[in-house]
Amino acid sequence: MSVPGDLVGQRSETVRRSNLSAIVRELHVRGPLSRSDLVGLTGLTRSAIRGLIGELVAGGLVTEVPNQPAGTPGRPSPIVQPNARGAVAIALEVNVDSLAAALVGFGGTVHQLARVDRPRGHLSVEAIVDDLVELVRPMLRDVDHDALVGVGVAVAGIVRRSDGLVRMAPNLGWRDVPLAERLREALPVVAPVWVANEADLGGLAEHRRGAAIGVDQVLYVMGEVGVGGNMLVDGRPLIGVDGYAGEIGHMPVNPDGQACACGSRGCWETEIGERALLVRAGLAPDGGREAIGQVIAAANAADPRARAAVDEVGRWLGIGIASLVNILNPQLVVVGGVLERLYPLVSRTVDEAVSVYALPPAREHLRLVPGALGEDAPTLGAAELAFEPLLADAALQLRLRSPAVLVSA
Amino acid sequence: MSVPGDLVGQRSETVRRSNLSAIVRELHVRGPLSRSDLVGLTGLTRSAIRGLIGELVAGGLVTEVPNQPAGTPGRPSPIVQPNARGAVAIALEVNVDSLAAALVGFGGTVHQLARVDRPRGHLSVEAIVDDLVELVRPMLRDVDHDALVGVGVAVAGIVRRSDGLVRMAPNLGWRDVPLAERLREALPVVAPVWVANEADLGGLAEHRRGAAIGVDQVLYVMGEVGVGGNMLVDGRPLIGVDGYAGEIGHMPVNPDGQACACGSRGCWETEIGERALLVRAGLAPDGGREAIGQVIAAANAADPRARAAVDEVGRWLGIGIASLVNILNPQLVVVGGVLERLYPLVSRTVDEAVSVYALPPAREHLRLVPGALGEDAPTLGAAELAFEPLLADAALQLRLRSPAVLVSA
DNA sequence: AAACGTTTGAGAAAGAGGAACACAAATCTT
DNA sequence: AAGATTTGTGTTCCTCTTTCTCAAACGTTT
Repeated sequence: MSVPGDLVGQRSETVRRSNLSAIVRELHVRGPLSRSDLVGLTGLTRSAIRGLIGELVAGGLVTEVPNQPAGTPGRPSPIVQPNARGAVAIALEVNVDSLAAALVGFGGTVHQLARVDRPRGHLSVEAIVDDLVELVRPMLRDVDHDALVGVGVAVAGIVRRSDGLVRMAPNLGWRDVPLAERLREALPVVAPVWVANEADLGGLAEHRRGAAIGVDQVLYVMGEVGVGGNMLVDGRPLIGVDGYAGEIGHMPVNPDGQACACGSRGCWETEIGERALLVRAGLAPDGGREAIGQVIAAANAADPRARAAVDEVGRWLGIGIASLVNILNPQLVVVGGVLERLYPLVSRTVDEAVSVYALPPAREHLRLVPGALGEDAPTLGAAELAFEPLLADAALQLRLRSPAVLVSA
Repeated sequence: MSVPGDLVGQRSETVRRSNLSAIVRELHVRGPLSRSDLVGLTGLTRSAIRGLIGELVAGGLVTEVPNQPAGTPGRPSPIVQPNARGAVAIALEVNVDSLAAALVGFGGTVHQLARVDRPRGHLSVEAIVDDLVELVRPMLRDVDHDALVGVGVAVAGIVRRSDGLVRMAPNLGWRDVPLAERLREALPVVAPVWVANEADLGGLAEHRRGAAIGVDQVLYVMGEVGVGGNMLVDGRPLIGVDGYAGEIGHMPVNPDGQACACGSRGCWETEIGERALLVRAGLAPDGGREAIGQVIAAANAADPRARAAVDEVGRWLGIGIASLVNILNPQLVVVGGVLERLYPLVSRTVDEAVSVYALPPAREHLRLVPGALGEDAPTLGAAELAFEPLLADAALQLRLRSPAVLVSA
């Protein structure tokens, strides 16, 4: 039901906003489209599309360029291009092993992207915020500050969406860190800061730009040191009341299993997390990226211990996915993070476990694929998060540039 | 992203439809409201509301009655009442132990409801369809057929939403039964037939009329012979690609556990289903309602074996709920079905297990409550399912009654 | 009891937005 | 070169909501 204050009535103004936003969303997600494509996608008339595009051109969000003759009869329809400088988002990522920053333009253009390793362990929030600011600073030189729509941040932890408070991040050693606030203070820009879990954003990125384009019921499973995930329901992320949804790494799959960093035991993470793989392979649990590479290489070389470790992870991966498939009935499962690299080795084992533990109807048309974006998925998702308000109401961004309205407001 | 053919553009016509539907939905869900309440809820003006209400009155969906003076200054705003005969839905339920039928009016009025026991075991579809038709037939005498919006059916099985095909119903002995089609042929009415899983509909009913009114992120867990559930995301049911979502009874919580009717092993259902409780209490697994009553009575009388059985079910109930809470981050968990009766006995045990296995942030503001609708929840939800097209587009129903449009069409 | 402020309904006019239509432009086909 | 096809342009029309004014119905105050 409707939240108080969430008015449901529609009027002319909301119609225009909604249509404007629909066009902006299509252009951001699908890339350049002809006006005539937009007529087809929206169901609006040529006249209406013309007016709306005109507004977007005036606002600097899109550019119209003549189209090449298509070889078919009829007058060519001009191409409407998202202007990658017309709106830009800053994307940040706080991972266990690295920090990343990116500048992403409207339409998905990655203007800049930088990643630096960071020592695994418990750094102070201040240190990390400083490092992020230094990563971003050089990128800001060629940004029109009026075009900055916001800052998105991906964190390896449990984040309260409403205010960007990091509630728990065992692998960073954080508890109740007001990351959004700290970044808002420290960044040399004036823009809203949105923080979310890295797996939630990885899933969003794979949906928009990666392995799940065009699929609207997607389960994203991301395994790194921690295991997280995200479900896209009708194309919208399932975030729960506070934004804590998708903590699939902590579903108890083995109630008498090993202790987990979260304080519980038998969590899925203790079976398929990076540490579990390394321990099973006989290595130190904190070997990180390099050690994982060794295990994968050894398994490829048919080393029995590595092979067994990988298979066991694959089996538990399948069991957990089966559980989620029964609960959520997705059309597609995307496996990301470190598991993305591991996946080709274990796809058969995973399939077997899924076919044992998932209900036949739910796995009938199910597809499982590795992610397509690699380690940058959460960062790209952070940019998408920052773009979301623009896509939901493009008029807000246009107003910023319209002096007439600024004066009257 | 948008499905092909799912046009996103808004125009005057869609605005009116949307506003009309918003009013219809508020009235159906909240009950009688004054015009002035509707102004507040929708954000539309008095004039707009007047016009829309006028259309609904002309269509027979609502009635306006004078309001009593409220004790506050100002002219009293007339009350707009949903007309319980202006639109009616037929609700059916196929349960393991019983069949039910109901006639429900717009606004939620239950005009009639009948339930008959049925022998547990594998009856033919034909027999069940015949029984349902005989249950419904006397109810149809006082129904205006133009007011019939549809037929909703709750089934203890996995149902493909698009065409109402019952894919699997182990406890009924059904596989790939085209129930919607059969009912459409057999029922003496012309109306769309919608079939869904009983737990999905139980959750919908608890949200509209029961223990979850006003809460938009709800996990509903229903335990009978089978265990099912449903998540409401932003007030909308999570059904998955095909409608198979919510099969939480078949999440593997104990991968080396007992064999399940679904063909897998260690499913949650094997730990908290009706049979599990009875076997643990030392009774025959198929004792049904009566045997469950015995166990509950014995546990209340401090019988050690019954007490232990109940506690063990409670513990596993908590473990499974914790898993789902970590995955879905609901605001409220509603426990229904047989577990609704059991819940008062085990609430403490459940809470303990949840606090061990659920992440602290996710259980921080979590509430767990038993359902409020008893065994009729799925039937009432079936009615809500049948009303859904009306709530999504009220104009469709109004057209049916408008001769002018019928002629021109 | 009458006057006044408040809230709401009624009706007409205005405003906003997209649809419909006619025409022109650009392309391919014959 | 003429015709068919597709699309942009510009004007008019239609639908729907808002705005504005006035009246009705209520409580409160004097």
